[in-house]
Order: sequence, then structure tokens, then C-alpha cells
Amino acid sequence: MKLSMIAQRLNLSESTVSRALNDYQDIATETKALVRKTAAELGYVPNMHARRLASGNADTIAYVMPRTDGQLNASFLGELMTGMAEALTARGWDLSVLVPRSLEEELETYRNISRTRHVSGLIISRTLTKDVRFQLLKELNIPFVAHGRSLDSEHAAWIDVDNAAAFADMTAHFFALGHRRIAHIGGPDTYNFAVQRARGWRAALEDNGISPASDLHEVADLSFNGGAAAMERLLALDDPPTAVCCISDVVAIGAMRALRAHGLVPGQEVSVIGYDGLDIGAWLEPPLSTMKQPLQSAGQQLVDIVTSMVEKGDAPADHQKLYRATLVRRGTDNPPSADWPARSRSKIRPIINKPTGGIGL
Amino acid sequence: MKLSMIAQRLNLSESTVSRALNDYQDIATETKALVRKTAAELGYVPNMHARRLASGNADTIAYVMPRTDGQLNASFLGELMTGMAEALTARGWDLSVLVPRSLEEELETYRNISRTRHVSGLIISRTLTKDVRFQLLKELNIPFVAHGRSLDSEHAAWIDVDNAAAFADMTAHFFALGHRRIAHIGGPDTYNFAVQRARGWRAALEDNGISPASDLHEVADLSFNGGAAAMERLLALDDPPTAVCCISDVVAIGAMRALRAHGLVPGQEVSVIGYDGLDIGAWLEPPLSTMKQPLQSAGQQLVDIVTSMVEKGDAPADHQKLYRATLVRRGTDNPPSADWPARSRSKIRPIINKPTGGIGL
DNA sequence: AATATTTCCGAAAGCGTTTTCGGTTGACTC
DNA sequence: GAGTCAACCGAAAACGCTTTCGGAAATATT
Repeated sequence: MKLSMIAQRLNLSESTVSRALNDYQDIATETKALVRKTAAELGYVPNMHARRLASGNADTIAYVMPRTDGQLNASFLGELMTGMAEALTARGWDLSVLVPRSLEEELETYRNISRTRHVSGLIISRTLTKDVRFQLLKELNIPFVAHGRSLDSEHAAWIDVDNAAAFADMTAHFFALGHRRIAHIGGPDTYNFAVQRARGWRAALEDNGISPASDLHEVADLSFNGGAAAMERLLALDDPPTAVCCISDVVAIGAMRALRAHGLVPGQEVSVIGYDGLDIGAWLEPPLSTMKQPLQSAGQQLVDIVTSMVEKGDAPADHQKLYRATLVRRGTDNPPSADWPARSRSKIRPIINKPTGGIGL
Repeated sequence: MKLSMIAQRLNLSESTVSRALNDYQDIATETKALVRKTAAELGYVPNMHARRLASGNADTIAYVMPRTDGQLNASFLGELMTGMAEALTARGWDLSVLVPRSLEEELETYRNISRTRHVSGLIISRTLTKDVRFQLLKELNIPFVAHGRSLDSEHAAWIDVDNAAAFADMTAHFFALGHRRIAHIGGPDTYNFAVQRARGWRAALEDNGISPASDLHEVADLSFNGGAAAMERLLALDDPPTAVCCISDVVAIGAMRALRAHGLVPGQEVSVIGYDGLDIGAWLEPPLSTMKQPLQSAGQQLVDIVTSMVEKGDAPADHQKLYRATLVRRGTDNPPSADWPARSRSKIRPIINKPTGGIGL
């Protein structure tokens, strides 16, 4: 089933058939209809590789998947990729997945793409505060959109959540509940969202006349263990916090475990709010409050943006979109408790049972 | 940077250069070395589309991603895809992702692939008990490997976990702990793994001289809510179980919630074991015991199999591999409690607070 | 009615590889 | 020293489509 067969069958030239199928303007409307009809009848499907070789377009978007180092909130991944795949297949494009093993490999891959152009556009994620990829991709002239901002993303296309606003809201919410010692368990500065979230927390405190104590700002690994360890450090303070803003639900869950290990109940002595809106949070004891971002359509969005850039050559900076996260109150955010930390600190026991990886049968 | 340029530079023909780079036997070793050296120097990267058009090979494996309907344990997804992507890039192949919207669309996609061959092989997942895809893909002569078996997978390539053995182990473990009323919360029969797991549970009971009571076999949605609802039904029984084998961690987590809602503690009055080995389980209260399957290398495995089938034309049935899941004891599997269900059932309160989706700020 | 425009289609040159098929060499055999 | 064989390389035909360009027919313009 090649183009030539349908040409032969209709006594037309290949080029006419090709242009008819591609909706060129210089083909008579009836001819187009005829060609399309017989193409459908014959079950013709163009050969992608031939088409791509001839046209020079790859019709492929590659998603650069972050490596699953440690606990990545991969629930996220499924939704995102579903959105991307759907939007792309609707256009007849392909979704390809790249999982570079290192930054070097990633950059090298980009150089290759710029040579062969076997990928039309890229979607990158896990943006760093200082992220060399923005510069390189711009130089290489590869259309791309980032899921998350960076210091280097000023002239790039991106969609992101307003992390600062989200954490400002979270902090203000704690303040409104009556909390005054509001801590923040953040992440490494290398992640731009970590910087932004810390900034939001700090700004909200200052807005409410509180100067952010540096000992209330913990930096954690973005993992369960990281969250638990950070919370341990907060509890060891002379004047521990009554509320904690966690950079992610995973970290918050670790923090909750640390609280329980000391005989404390999350949302009672110490309130906790996470971020990401993971479903699992609703099933914890007590259910974890969180900030939910609207990522159901993010995949679609990202695809729309990058394909538009590829096809119409849009300026990257024309595609920058900021979303707002919303608070989901579930059970771990409550007014401060009267007897904390006033009550005897001796009640704080050391960790009892650190969760292990488990014991084989 | 095309093949011709490097040919010209060396005063060789294009075909010689091509064959040198592809390691043909009829090219002198020194020539090969020379060609490769200058190719590297010039930063030559072959044009994929040209190569694929000419050779007829797509060098692409497509992963048919299950739609994220409801709570899919997507943590799984990240690891799996990472494994696949790594194994493929090591070979210079591409990973493409398909997310069909419906079964019809999926089958149609396969027919297209068989026409254009723009995908060399497939990796399918979420296999159903009765799964038409096996038959179709075989007819279409598309190399593929399944992640999970089916009634129709006899002559196909697959890797899977021994679900029956896993649930037999789980059940036997409960028995060894002293439990006699051991329930099973399973999934819809359409999923083959649900059938197998139920079978394992039943077999282990019979092996231990217990005839599986049908009211101890619940079928649930594979979701938190499904698990909770199923556990509710079990608790409403005149003679409720003392232990529950759950088809997945997600379901088990829902079940735990239902227990708590009745003032019961998982692993105390009623023991619970899940399946999937989700990390999150270790951070629940109490930590959820589970069966862990070795899926870290599953992606790699799947790729190895399907590429081997594509390249060497291996018989599908030569690639069937069964893995064993292992029990991870964490805290919800304990000997039965003396005062359950003997103690007054009146203590079982109705549900207090069903977790909600949360309330917006 | 002659010229100028459209409208529509075919010819043909790519796109950058792979792969088959011979054709030269030079080395080996007897 | 003629014949045989390997070893090595080039010519050329694909692979199936896109796209430019020019030309013929049909229509519009003067």
C-alpha cells in the first residue's frame, strides 16, 4: 500500500496524490475528495519514515523524563504522559521518551537532535535553579517547553505553578489558624521550585510581621526519610514549631512519621501541610492536608505549546503560563494546641521503630 | 554532515562508508577504523529517518501504557519506563509511548503498525484474563512481549510474577501465624492477575484443610475506595475474618482505613497484607506488610526480550519468565487477637469520617 | 479575439541511507 | 605461471514520500 498504487489506480501522478492528501491548495476539491476516498478504501497509511525523510519534519515530541532517583512522585508521571500522548496522537505525532543517565549524556543527546532533527521538539522537566539546558537548547535552536521555571528560563517557554504563592497561602493559612512558629521543610536549592517555595513561606511570614527564624527552615532530601529527619531536627529545637510547611507530600509523610515516633499526633500538637495533592494523603491517619496543583491537563498544555512552537515558530516567551495551587484541607491543619510545646518536653520520646525496608519471609 | 561528506573526504564511496560504519565483513579492518575515526571527528550522526526508510527497520519499541483510570500504582510506571528507556538507548533504539483511548483504538493502532512497520516491537501491559490483543498481534505478526499473562498468552512472550504462589505464600503465612478465618479482597475477574491471586489464596486454604468460604472472598475496585468498601462488607459478616489478603497495596490501604473507622487497628484485631511493595506502605500507621515483586529490572527484561525477538526472530514462547514475589513484613501481619471477634461486636461503630477529596481554601 | 490569469496537475529532483551485485586487485594453490 | 579464491571496494538501485517548477487547460480580462 504505497502512494504510487493509489496514484496508478486513479490515473494520477504520485505528486498529485500526495498533495491531495496533504491538502495543498492547488488541487481541485473533487480530486482531493476522490483521492481521500480511495485512500481510505484501500486502507492507505503513509510510511512515516519516508514522509519524515522527505519533509524533514520528525513529527515527534520527546519527553525528557526525570530519573527516578529515590521517591519521585510518579503518580504524577502517569497523568502527565497520558495527557501528552493523547494530545500528540490527536495530531498524528509521536511521543518519544528520553531518560538520560547524566547531565552530560542529556546535553549530548540534545546536540545529536540538533544535528539530525529526528525530534521536532522537547518537553523538559525537573528544572534546576541554575539550569544549563535552557541556554544550550536555545543555542541549538530546538523548540522546547519546560515544566517548571528556572533562573535561566526568562526567554523560554514554560508552564509552572506559582510555588511562591502556594507556600505563601499555606503559611498565611497557618497564621490565620493562630500559629506563630511556622516552620518550613524545604528542598535543595538546586531545585528552582525549592527556592520559590521557601521564598513564599518567608514572604508570608514577613507580611504578618514575623521574621523568619533560620532554625525553622530545614532543608531535606525529597524523600520520606528526608522529611522524617528534618522533622526530627525541628522537634529537637528548644522552641519547636507548631506548624510545618512541607515542600512535598512525600516529605510531609516522612515528617508525620517522625511526629508519631515522638508520641505526637500530626494536626494536633504540630500541624502539617504538604504539597502535590497526592491521593494517598487522604488515606493516612490523620488525612494529610496538601496543596493541589492542576496537573491533569499539564501534559496537554505542554504539547500544545511545543507543537505550536514547532509549526508556527512562536516565540518561546509567548508561552509562559502560571497556575495556582489550591489548599486541600484534610486533617493535619488545625489551630495550635494549648499544651504544646508548653507541656513537659520530657514526653517527647526518642524514635521507637524506624520503619525498615522490611524483613524477607 | 551526511554520509557523502565523509565519503568524499576519504575518497571512498558512500556505500563503503556505510558498510564500514555498520561493521560489514567485507570491509578492511583499517578502512573501518579510518572511517570510524573521521566519522567521530566530524561528529557524524546518521539520519534516522533515512536509515529507517532504507533498511526497513524502525529500531523503535512502543510501550502501550495503561490508561490511568482511577488509582494506578504509577510509582511502578516510572521505574519500568526508566528501565526500558535505558536498555533501548544502550542499543540505539527509541522508546515510544502509546496511550490508546479505547480497545478499538488500540487494535486499530496495531493494524496500522503492521502496515507501515514504523514500530519494530511492542510491550503491552495490563493483560486481561481474556485478551484479544494476543491473537491480533500474532496474526499481524508484530513482535511483542506482555507484562503479565493471560488465558491467551500461551504462545506469546511474557514476563510475570507468580501471582498464585505469592498469594498462596501470603495465605500460608497467615495460617502459620494462627489465623483460620482468612479473607481475600480481590479484583475483577477481567484482570488475569486477579484470577491468579484469588486462586493462590484458595489453594493455600485448601492445602491447610480449610474450605474457602465464599463470603470471605470480596471483589473490589482496584482503588482506595474499593478496598475500604470491601473491608466494610467483611466487617459486617457474622463471623468476620481475622486476616485479609489484599490484591494490592492500594486496596489494602483502603481496607486499613475501614478498620480504623471501626476503631480497629490493622495488624491487631485484623491483620492485613497488601501486594506491590509500594514504598509508601512503610510510612503508614502501622506500616503495611506487603508482597514485593522485583520490577526494578522488569523494563530491562521486557526490552531484552522484544528486541531479541525482532532481531533474531526468536519464537515468542521461548521468552516466558516467571518471577517470585517475596513477603515484606512491616507491621500489619500478626497472630490473631484473643478478643476478636469474640468481644462484643457492639464495639464496632459505623464509619465516622469518610475521607473526602478535601475542601478548597 | 487576443492576451493575461487562474486553476490544476505531472515531471523530476531530491531526502540520506542501505544493500545487492559485480568487478578489481592481490595472494594462494598446484 | 595459469587458474582459483578471498578480500575489498564502487555503482547503482532501491526505500516511499515531499516539494518545486513549469506547463496545459480553463477562465477572466481588455
